[in-house]
Amino acid sequence: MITVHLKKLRRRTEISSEEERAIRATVAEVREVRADELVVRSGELLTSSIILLDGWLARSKDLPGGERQVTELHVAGDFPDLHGFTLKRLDDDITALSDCRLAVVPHERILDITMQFPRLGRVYWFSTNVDAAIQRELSLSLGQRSAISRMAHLFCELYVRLDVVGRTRDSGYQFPLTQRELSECLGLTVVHANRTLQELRRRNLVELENRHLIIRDMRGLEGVAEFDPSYLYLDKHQL
Amino acid sequence: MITVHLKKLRRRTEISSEEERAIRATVAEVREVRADELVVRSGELLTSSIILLDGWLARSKDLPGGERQVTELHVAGDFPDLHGFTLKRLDDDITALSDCRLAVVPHERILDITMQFPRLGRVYWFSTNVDAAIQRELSLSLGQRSAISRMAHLFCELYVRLDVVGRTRDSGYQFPLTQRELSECLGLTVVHANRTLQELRRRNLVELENRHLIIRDMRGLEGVAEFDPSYLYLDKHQL
DNA sequence: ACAGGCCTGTAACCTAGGTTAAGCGCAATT
DNA sequence: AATTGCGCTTAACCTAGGTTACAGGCCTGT
Repeated sequence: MITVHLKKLRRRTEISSEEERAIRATVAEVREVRADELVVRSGELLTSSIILLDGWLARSKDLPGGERQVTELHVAGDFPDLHGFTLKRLDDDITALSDCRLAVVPHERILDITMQFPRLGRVYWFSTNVDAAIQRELSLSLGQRSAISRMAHLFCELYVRLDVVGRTRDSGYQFPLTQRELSECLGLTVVHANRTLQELRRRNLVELENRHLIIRDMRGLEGVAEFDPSYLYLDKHQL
Repeated sequence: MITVHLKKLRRRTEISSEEERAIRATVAEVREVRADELVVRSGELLTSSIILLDGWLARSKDLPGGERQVTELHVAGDFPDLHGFTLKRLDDDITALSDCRLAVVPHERILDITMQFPRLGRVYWFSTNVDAAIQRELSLSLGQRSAISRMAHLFCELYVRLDVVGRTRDSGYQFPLTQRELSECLGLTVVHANRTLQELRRRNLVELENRHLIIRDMRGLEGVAEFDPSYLYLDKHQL
């Protein structure tokens, strides 16, 4: 049930069966939230974090004027507010983009597990560092890539990340975001996000219909994106 | 000599004198590098990380076409490639923006210290998480703020971060970046960075001359930036 | 003393992406 | 069956920021 999370961890490092048991035991309960629900409000004190089992979450920051920037998308297997374990409160909001199932992990259990298995402490530290790397790549996108390259890059990244946890099918995946939400990931207006998506369709690179994305031409899309997945740290790590 | 680093840590959490001794003992040597030197190349395997004692470093990512985005600026006290301890290689380059003094900390000593003092492991985990928060705020800037607001925000952030380590003077600080480097932080062209800087000067918010920045009107600058320092996690943390 | 490079500053012009507005389809509600 | 609302799409128009080019000042090396 938390298997998808272990799958993600094991892509990057060994997890012994003893460690696996300990990780499974950190889950206190499983919660469900509905699309558009605010799951964690920035600033509030946290005493637990969540592992995303199913569905999509977005982390985002807002400006006083209401402009929103999504700082990271999260898919099954992710630990979206693990940084809350050390930070105690988040600087970004977490919102459900679809109906979701969440495993709730109290912070004291994270503390316990990292004391008992210091290596798991490093594994989770590593995990927040990979999230930071994803966010750096986003800064590169927002600062330097064109709209079309940014969107292509996002689609490529999500393909790889979903593939790690076995949630792709036929060069495609469920993509529950509205175009408004997509535009908030890319630092674009909805109108221009739409134009950009049309252009990717016109070039026969992707299809997006009924919340399902199909990548028609992976090579072509990666080319437009100048996509290089090394920032995702997919190789095996000694931790 | 590594005191500036302890000063930064102590702003956010208690460090006992025993912990302090252990931290000091992690430094293997002190290196100097010259302005413009590439200090860490992305992708290369790391066996040590560095604490910045003096000077400024930039982390940046380049696109194949040569466009560069600075992902974070680092000042005295920072541990710019601490994420390399778990990631083993960086996804961003580290370049010296000025002459710098660096304390070299071998990874095995970080491993030792975190095994002996698990709390210090969490302190350093926290530290990389604050860096990630700084990078999220950058994404918000790049995605949603105007050029002038972005630049004002950067100047505010650096003021606060330098103030933590006692490197401000009279509402100002040494600012060694050229306008090109500044533009690479902000996702702007040099020409527009110059225009934007002129506008901040014209509004009597800042002066920048001879690599020295003076904030003429802190309130005004924070207003333009919509600056809220909570993402810097400056309060005391139990870790 | 001079040449060559960088850095700062400006000006003229251009374009990627923003703004505003409107229409269409479809699902949920009444 | 009509209504409301949301998401998608397109069009016309606008502007923040990009591009190109050039000039002056200051270092550094010869």
